[in-house]
Amino acid sequence: MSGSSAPIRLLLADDQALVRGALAALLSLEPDLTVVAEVGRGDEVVPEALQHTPDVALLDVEMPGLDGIAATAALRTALPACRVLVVTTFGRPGYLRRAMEAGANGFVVKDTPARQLADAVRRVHAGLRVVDPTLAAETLATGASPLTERETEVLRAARAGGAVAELAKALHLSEGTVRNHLSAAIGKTGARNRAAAVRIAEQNGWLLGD
Amino acid sequence: MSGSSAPIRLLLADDQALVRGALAALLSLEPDLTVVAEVGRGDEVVPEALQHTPDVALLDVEMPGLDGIAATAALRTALPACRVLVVTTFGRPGYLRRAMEAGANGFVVKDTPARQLADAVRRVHAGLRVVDPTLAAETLATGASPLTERETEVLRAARAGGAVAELAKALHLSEGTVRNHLSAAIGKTGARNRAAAVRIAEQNGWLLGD
DNA sequence: CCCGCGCCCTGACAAATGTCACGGCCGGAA
DNA sequence: TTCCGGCCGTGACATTTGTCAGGGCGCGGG
Repeated sequence: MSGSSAPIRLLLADDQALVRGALAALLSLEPDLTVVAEVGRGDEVVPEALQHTPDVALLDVEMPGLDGIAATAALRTALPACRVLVVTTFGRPGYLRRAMEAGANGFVVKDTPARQLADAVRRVHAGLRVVDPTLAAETLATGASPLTERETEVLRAARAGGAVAELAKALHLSEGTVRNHLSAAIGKTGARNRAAAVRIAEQNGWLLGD
Repeated sequence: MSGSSAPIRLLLADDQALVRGALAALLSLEPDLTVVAEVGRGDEVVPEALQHTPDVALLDVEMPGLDGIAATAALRTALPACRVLVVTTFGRPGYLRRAMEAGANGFVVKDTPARQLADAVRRVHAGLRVVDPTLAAETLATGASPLTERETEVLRAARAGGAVAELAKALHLSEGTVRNHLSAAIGKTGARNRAAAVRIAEQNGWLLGD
C-alpha cells in the first residue's frame, strides 16, 4: 500500500483524552501512519501544527476553545499543506456543509467502522475528498439553514433558557422583535415551541458559530 | 504486572464503532488484556457475554436498545463473575450513583488519560472499585435526584417539546396537574423555564430510565 | 387513635410566550 | 424610475405557561 515512502504524519484533536489516545493507538497500528501531535482544545491546533508540521490533521467538531470548523479554517490558512479530516460524533447535516466550506478535505462520523479510518486518512493525504455518502445525501436533502441571520442569533441566545426580556436586553432589541424572530424560527423549523425549535436547529447544525 | 497467568478477557460496548475499535486497539497493546467481544447496542451485551464469558465488560452509558446502567444490572445477574467498568462521555453525577447501585465495579469518564484505562481494567478485575475521585466528590455534593417519581415522568415527557395538553393526554392527567408537576420540577432544579429544568435534570442524570 | 408529613391531583389566576398585521429599509428586476 | 420581495423592527392580541391555594390519600411517630 505505501511501499517505501516516509510515513504520513498525523495531528489528533479531540477533547476526550481517552478517545484521543485510543485513536492514536488505532492509527499507530498502521505502519505508514505516525501520530506526531495530540491536542485537547481547538485553539491549540494551529500552534501545535506549526511546530510539528503534520501531513493530515484529524479534528473533532465539539471542542473547547475553538470548534473544529473554526479550527479547520484557521489551520488551512496557517498551514495550507496540511490536509484536514473532520471526525465527529454527530452527523449533523450542517456540520458537513460548514466543514467543507471551511476547507476540510474529508468528513467522517464516529459511527464508521474502525478499519475504514486509516483508509480515509490515506485518501485525504492523497488529495482525495472523503465524505460519508449517506450523510452527504442527507445534507443535500436538508439544505442550508433556512434561518435568517437575526433568527439564528436570537435562537442561539434562547438556547440558555432565558426569558424574552433578557434576550431583548442582551441583543439590544425590543421584546416584540425578539418574539417575532423566535416565531419565525419556530415556523421555519416546523416546531411548535421555542425549545423544540432550538433542538431542531441544533441537530441540523444551524447554530454553530458560538 | 501479570507475570504468567491467562490474559484478562474483555467485552467492549459502545455505540460509536470508531471509538469502540480504537479502544480495542488501545487495550490490545497491553499483553495481559484481550478483547474477546464487541457490541454496539446495550441489548446485545448479555447475549454476547454469555457466549464469550469475558472477565471484565466496558460499557458506555449512552447506547441504543438498552442504556449502560440497565445493561450493567442485566449483566450482573446473568453473569455474576463478570466485572463491569462503566466508561462514559459525560460526568453526570447521577450516572455514577445509578451505575454503582446497578452493581458496576468501576466508573471512568472519557476525559481520563488513555494510559490509565488499562490500569482501571486491571484494578476492577482484581476486585477493587475504581471511581474518578473528582466525580465522586461532585456526586456526593449534588446528591440524589430531588424530583419525585411523577415529576421526573412529566419532565421526561416534556423533553420532546410537546404542549401541556399533549402531555396530559399521554399521561392520563389533568392539565393543571401536569403544570403543577412541571412547576415543582422547575422550583427544585432552580430553573426558570420548563426547558431549562429539562436541561438541568438531564445534565444531572435525573432523567435516565427511558 | 390522631397528628403531621409528603405526594398526588385539581382549578383559578397572573405572567410569559407565540401570532399577526403593519411600516421602514434595501437591492434587484422590469 | 417604479415595483416587488425579503429582512428587520415594533406593538396589540390570543394562547400557553407557571404559580398558588387547597383537598384527598397513605404512612410513620407520638
